[in-house]
Amino acid sequence: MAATETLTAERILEATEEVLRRYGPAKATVVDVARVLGVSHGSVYRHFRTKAALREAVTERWLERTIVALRPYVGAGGPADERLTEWLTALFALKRKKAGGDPELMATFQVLIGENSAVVDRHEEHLVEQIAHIVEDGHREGLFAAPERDFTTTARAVFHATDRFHNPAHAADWSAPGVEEAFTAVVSLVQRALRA
Amino acid sequence: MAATETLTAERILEATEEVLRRYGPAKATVVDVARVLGVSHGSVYRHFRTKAALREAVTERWLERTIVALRPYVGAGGPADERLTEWLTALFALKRKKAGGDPELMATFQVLIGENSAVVDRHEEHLVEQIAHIVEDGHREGLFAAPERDFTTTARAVFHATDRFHNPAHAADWSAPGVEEAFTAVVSLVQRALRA
DNA sequence: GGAGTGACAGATATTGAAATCTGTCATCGG
DNA sequence: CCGATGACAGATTTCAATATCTGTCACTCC
Repeated sequence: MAATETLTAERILEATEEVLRRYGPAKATVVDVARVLGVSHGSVYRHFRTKAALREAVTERWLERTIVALRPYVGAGGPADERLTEWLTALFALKRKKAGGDPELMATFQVLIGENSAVVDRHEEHLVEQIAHIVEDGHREGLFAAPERDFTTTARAVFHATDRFHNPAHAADWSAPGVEEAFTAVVSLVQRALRA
Repeated sequence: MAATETLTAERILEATEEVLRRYGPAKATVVDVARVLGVSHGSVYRHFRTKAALREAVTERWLERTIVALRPYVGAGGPADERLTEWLTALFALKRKKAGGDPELMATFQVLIGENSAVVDRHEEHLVEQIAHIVEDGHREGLFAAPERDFTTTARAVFHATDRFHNPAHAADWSAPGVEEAFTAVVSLVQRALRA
């Protein structure tokens, strides 16, 4: 049996995700994680100093997946304005799918997010940088006007303006009728604001 | 003593606010409200069918105050683009002041908001109508371009784009360094989007 | 007659004792 | 040696008994 594999941080993170998925954020314990792995909970503490650190690492992994999923839209071909709309639409679709497909998992995720604001801040900076990259491309292509201050500030404004459509805090609104239209209207507003 | 005043819905609402302020949303009971008024809790039920209805009425009253406070910025003189910035700034300032001045009261308010989404939806429609009014003025004045669909849709997009700066769900972010700049950047984005 | 009452049943919240969990560390065994 | 263990102290959570609250209604008293 492969159960005698060495205990790695990676395997612990996978088990932790599994436990969080199964029991939710309130009931998931380090002892549960150890049980899933067939080791004592002391072993888990050899890789993660605290339960909080373990949860933080899971959160980071989780958020990283979004970054990776969106990366293609940054570097893809085609005009930057279209790429921006695609990027924003992809982000919304991703979040919406997660929220709609498994509301409990989304709730779990939201709790983790609330616990790890520093990680979330760094994650948001990554996303802002992706937007900034597209906006800068758009400026070079002559599609977007020069930013009022700098690309990152403009990108952050775009990120904030679309907050309602990617921030998990608003997940409950994403199944309301008319969200599609509301999203399109905001994206359209953003496009008009950037247009040269 | 004036304590023998007749029991009105108004007096009950005031007492309820007082109780919510003092005990918070989890511990505030109808019995507490009755005690403050010096009546039996049965009397309170004569004016409000349920505890939920009582809380809903408080929420409505609370939200109504924002509508009233912002009304001046809608009808004021001056160019519509400036009025829009002033309206958005006033809304942000109002919410921020409440959140910063008494975080516990804000938390209480947030719980009530969560319980009464229908009331909140109606409230948001009122705010959107105020924005729509200003945007329509701006179009008449030649400052804003014709809306892509209609004034209400554009207004709603403006409301959603600035969500992060008025939605109590984000209250925690309003004391972070750089919020002012972030707010200004989003308002500036919105202005650029509307400009003729 | 109609605003106000208070006893009541069922639902919800509080409390404190018992169970479980977190994080440490001396010790084990390969 | 060095990763893994499990007993342990203190912190946190669970659970069930107890208390309080919600909503109703027959009644009172002005």
